[in-house]
Amino acid sequence: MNVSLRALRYVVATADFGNLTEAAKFLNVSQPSISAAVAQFEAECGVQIFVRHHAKGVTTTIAGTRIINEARLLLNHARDFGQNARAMADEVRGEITVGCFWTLATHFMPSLLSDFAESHPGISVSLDEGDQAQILDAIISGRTELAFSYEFAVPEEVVAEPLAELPPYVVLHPDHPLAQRDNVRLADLKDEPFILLDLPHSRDYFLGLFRSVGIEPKIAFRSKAYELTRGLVGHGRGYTIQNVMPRTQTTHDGCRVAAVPLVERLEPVHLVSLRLRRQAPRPAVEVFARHLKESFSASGVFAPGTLSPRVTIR
Amino acid sequence: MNVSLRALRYVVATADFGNLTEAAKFLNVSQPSISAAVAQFEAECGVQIFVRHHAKGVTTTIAGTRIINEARLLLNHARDFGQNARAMADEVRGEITVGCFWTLATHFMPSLLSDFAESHPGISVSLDEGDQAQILDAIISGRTELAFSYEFAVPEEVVAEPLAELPPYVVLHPDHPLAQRDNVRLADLKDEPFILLDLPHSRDYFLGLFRSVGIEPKIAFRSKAYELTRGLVGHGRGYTIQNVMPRTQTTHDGCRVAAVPLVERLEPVHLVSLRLRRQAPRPAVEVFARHLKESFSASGVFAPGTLSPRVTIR
DNA sequence: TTTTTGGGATAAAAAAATCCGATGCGAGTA
DNA sequence: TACTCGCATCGGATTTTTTTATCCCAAAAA
Repeated sequence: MNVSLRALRYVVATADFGNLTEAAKFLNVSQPSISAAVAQFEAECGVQIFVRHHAKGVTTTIAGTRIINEARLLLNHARDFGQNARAMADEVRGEITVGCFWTLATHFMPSLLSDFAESHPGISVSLDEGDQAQILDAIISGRTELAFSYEFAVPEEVVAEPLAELPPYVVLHPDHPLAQRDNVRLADLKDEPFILLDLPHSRDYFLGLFRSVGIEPKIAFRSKAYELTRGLVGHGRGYTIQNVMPRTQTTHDGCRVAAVPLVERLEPVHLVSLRLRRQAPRPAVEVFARHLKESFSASGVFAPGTLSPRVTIR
Repeated sequence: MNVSLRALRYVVATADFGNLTEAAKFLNVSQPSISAAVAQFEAECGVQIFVRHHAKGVTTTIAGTRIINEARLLLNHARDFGQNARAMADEVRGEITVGCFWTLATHFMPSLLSDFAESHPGISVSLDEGDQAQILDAIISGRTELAFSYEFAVPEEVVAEPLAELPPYVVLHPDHPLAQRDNVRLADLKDEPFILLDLPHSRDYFLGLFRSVGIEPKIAFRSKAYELTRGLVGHGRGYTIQNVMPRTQTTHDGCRVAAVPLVERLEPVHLVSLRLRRQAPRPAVEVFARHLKESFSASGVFAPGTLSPRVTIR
């Protein structure tokens, strides 16, 4: 049987008014429409719903009463469904701006944003890259509602939700003897020239690693540009340490580098999502936050383990 | 928003197959039908349900997945509703309400209902006792689908199917001289005090009996309560006339009465089943109607002859 | 590259479902 | 007897849905 909600609406209205003509008036259709729909419905389900009284409207039969009560439930269900679906539109539609740490952006955002755009076509995301200070400032001022960054210098009014932990790797010229090994220890690098990514927090982090094993690195270069440090390594000017590893060994200027794990269990960096503590996120923001979290969960594109260097040239 | 179950079915099938073309094949419609329905549904609820992949079918968006799950529930609800409505048509299980005249109920219904409950455990019967006007009103309005009553004042739109004919009996105090006789004639009662059951139609019937033999009864009491008239007889306040005879000589307050046949062949009352002319009865109702008819047939519990008084005290 | 192919979108015509106004009809009502 | 109320029915208009044929684009294949 092919239930039609239209017919059901007509039948229920008729029962409510006890009279096709009034039901028709109420529903803004003609009386014959109701008559036909009711008759067809009765024929389809094989049960007489109404007793017709000449010049005195209709009354429902016993079976009719039961059917009508159930029909009411179904119509309510349908109404709720419609409202729900509609409400969902508001939730999954909107524009959001998310802050993102420079180096993380290039590595994670392409697939992150691409997947999100596909599963949430109603939400447009614009990215606001910057350093930690800019990111936090944007969060606090409300310019961005969510950010993806490191757990550095997070003030009290911002909450950091952990997403992933990235241990440090040594990045070497592929021809360097140590690049052939399965792993190295920091002590092995003691006399090698170190190329430092000299950004506010990264500086402290990297030097802290050496300090934790009692070694003083020989800093040969300092640079504020992530990709530049790799370029210097590619040209054999020394080694560097990185936590976020590009999925390629080729540097921007065409040289190659190799990444080797460290033997020591050194402090990893923490990737987090940031948002203002005292602010209920808009639904669209909430949705993106969930997407972020899922991407770094066991079933996501950036599941733990997939973040290590894929290939180490030997 | 005007949800259409048709569109919902298309959308859900599409999600199931991940591919409009197969969904169309499955639903025996053309692929453009699905395409159009899906597009319209998305437009109506303002949410994109599917992501179209070129040459690789479609996948559901996050919002789409949620909507589709709810749509499944709604479709199931609709299916159940349809099956239910349909089942009601050819159902020998169900609930029926039968109307019944007050005095007939106490006399016939106990065994009638008891037998029926035994032979048709799937059908639950609820009784709606009342006077003739109430019974007919319930039938006409559809509140009851069948009634058991007298053939009084039956309007054109109601059909009365004869079940039994009950001749009148004289009910006397057991010590009354006439109570010893095998039968009496109305003329014998001319000067006795008559106790009249004063209900709308019974009044006319009883007085009509006297009129038909040219006698004017001496009305000593009038009462609307059947059992009260017997009580008065039991207390020696006069005689009354009854067609439906309890299977006991003891009245509610402990006195005894005797019933004696009448010599004259007077108009009997007609027990009938009543139902609306222009209504196809549900199977369950049909079954009860048949049970009623059989109970009053030659092989039934209330076969003709068994309705006479069993014992007359002499 | 170029070609093929799979599968959704679109357009126009056809079919079906609905709708409406007019009208019929039966039973109450004046 | 005439009139009104209210459901049923009919023919034609209108709107929805379906279909057929075709287009179009990206992925796969050559």
